[in-house]
Amino acid sequence: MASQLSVGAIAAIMEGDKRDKPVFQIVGCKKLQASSTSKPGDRYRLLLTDSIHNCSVMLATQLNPKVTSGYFHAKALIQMTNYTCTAIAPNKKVIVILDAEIVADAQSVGDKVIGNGKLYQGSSTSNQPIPQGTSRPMQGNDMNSPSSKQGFQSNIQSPVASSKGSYGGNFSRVGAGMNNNMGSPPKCQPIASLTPYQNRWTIKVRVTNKSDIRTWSNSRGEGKLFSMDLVDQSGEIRATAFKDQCDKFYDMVEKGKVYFLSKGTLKPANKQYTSIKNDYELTFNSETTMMPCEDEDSTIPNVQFDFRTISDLQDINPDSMVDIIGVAKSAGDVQTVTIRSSNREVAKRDVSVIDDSGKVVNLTLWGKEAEGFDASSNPVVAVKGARLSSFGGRSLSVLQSSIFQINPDIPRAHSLKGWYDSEGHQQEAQSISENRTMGGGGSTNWLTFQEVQQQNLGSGEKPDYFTTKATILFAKKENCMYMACPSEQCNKKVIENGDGTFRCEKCSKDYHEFQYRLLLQCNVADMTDNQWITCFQETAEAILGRKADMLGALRDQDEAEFNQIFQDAFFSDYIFRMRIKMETYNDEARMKCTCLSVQKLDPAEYAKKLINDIKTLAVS
DNA sequence: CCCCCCCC
Repeated sequence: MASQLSVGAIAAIMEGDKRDKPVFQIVGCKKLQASSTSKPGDRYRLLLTDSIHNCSVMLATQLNPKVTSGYFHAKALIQMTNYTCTAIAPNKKVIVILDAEIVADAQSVGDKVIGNGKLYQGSSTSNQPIPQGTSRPMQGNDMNSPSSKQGFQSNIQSPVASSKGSYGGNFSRVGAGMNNNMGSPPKCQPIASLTPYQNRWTIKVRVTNKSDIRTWSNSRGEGKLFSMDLVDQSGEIRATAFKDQCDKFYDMVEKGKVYFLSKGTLKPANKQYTSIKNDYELTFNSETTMMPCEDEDSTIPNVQFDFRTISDLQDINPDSMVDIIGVAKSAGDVQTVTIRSSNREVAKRDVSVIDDSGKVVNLTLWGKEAEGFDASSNPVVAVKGARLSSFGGRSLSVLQSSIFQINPDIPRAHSLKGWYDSEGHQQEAQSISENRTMGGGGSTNWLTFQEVQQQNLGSGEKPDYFTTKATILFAKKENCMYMACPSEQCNKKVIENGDGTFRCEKCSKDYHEFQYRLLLQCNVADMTDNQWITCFQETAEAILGRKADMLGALRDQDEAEFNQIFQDAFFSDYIFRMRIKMETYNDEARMKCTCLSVQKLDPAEYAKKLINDIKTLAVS
């Protein structure tokens, strides 16, 4: 078996000799950089031996599953079917494995490391000192570091790398290509090899996503930016161009095109905002150059997905970014929602997506993507960088930064479509996004008022939502309605001009009529506590059992009857959907609890829910 | 240097 080894190939490759599909033995594996808690950023290095030399090589991220699955295992023989060897600094080269397979497992080589290879530290003929600013050589003992999460054990003593060794021998100058005027094609290195510790580099990348220009203004200043996702065979990276660079590069950057990109600032990526698999992000600076690649290089891949199954989503932390693919089983109508913070209106559509894990998840589309989406042909939808939320259990939202594709031409899409057409469509599938039955609206998060307090709901940046069963104790008659603008959707309070007309400041208009709107303060109680809540028009009408205009007329004409309506409303049970948020009025902070929907208690339905709760308790 | 991504 050992005869399969490509003896001497490590030195040969590092010295510029292209070897076809060389076979090495895996000595160990190391997971790089425990910088992030999020799963996607992992990157691995393998320590390989050809029995003469050992060498640490990087793995392209698409091969991560071959590490985590245990397919790449210590002592096994690995054949590199596709790889690059690139100079990343004058005296340093790195091999990146783009594809490889195991040709003999550990057992078949006696579970022993073959030979007694020494760490490859560069050409023996070269004896140059380590240049300044070069990152340190990869050392064999990295492979055996206790931080390795893979549990690979090497039974050879790793050579103790001496910093006096010499590195590399046969290198080309990298990064100069963009700036010389000789017209020679730039020498490129893989995205995967970029680090903050070198600044002269060129990468050849495809732009797979490009944002609009966005402006910002905050306490740290203001400006504008656009960002883009870049990929090559070795991996991917997110890049952002601010201000001057934003203006300089925005127009030339085209989604789908290939570019030579040289120089820029690398900084640690904030995984919270991206599913791009790189520990770093690239910021353009004044030295950055970008040149379209004339020939459309088909060896540079397009969007790289790392799909999770819908079933997987149940075990992934909410608020993380995920790639997902599935069949659009059905879609709701387009809705228009008003963004509370900005009062903007935006279109929204919920899509039920299923995959062959047998689970369904709700995926929310926004804006144009919502308006234009048609689920009638059950298209495959793929999203890179969707946000997972805990709403209704688990649900997904497509962000501006996401890549949303309908019927992408990738193998997984075709197999899913085939699965759906042949069997998936008739499958009784279970949704991981809660069904909206009990309670009338997203009835997740059933809480008592005491629990709401104990959990400090409402004290965060964003409002919290909960559902509760409670009883109306009291509703204030005083100020329970106001004269509102008669125009559709305005609802703003009008001022009587005194001449029989009514002024709406929001519309800047005078009207001959107004409409009554309800704004009802209710005190409601469950078995743990009571709470003042605000009910607007529809919910107040439901509680009082009368329409607002009718109540307005009654108040003016028949006060006794008006009072009776309130009396009748007390001590009724409802299921309330609430929004709670700390708000400040005249420097006074108080918890504001708004009723979003209300449904008269159906005792039989509620009893079913309670029985279900008891069953759940009994199991856990 | 952004990082908002909405609704419930």
